[in-house]
Amino acid sequence: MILLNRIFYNRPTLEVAHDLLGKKLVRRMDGVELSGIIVETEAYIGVQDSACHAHRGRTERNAVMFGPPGLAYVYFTYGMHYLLNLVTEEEGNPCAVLLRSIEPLSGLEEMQKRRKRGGKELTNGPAKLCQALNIDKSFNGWDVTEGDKLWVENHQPDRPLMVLSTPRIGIAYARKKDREALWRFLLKP
DNA sequence: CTCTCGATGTTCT
DNA sequence: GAACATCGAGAGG
Repeated sequence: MILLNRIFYNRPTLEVAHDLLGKKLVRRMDGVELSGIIVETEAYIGVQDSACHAHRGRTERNAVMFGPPGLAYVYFTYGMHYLLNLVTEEEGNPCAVLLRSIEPLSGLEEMQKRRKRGGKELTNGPAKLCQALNIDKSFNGWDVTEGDKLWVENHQPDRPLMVLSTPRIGIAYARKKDREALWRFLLKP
């Protein structure tokens, strides 16, 4: 098991978003290990990115993005969903990668219990994977380079990794330039 | 399969 | 008071 370290996250956000594809996201809770392969990400790139929460400066909610790379930025939205990001770039530069979809690897039974549905619907969305892996606001600020309850590790790919990029999802509020930027990355099935 | 719409509560104006 | 980095149910094709 090779845990991704802070140096991995302390790089340009587009590189990190791309390189996280195919890596293994692991959530360990008492006795059970839930994991999946990251297959979809989005980059949110600092104060100049009008889609990024840090666009209007530091607030209580987005404070973690201003911290060191390798922290989890978890926030609550639409009154019911948690979304998981990993902070990138040097401390003080508020950037992060949103994890949008994983392909379940282990702990599927436990995931189904939390999700109340299975198959494709298990972890194929940013709020779905948080529900499946039992990730809530208590993980905001969590250091994923320590490898305790939540981390990302290298994984031997079982296929050649083909990466597609598209505009990001759900950011109609952003400026045209940022709306159209190809900052969403997916593994080709 | 696609599209529309309501849920629900925190954050920011 | 409005908006929200979403999801799932329900209607229609």
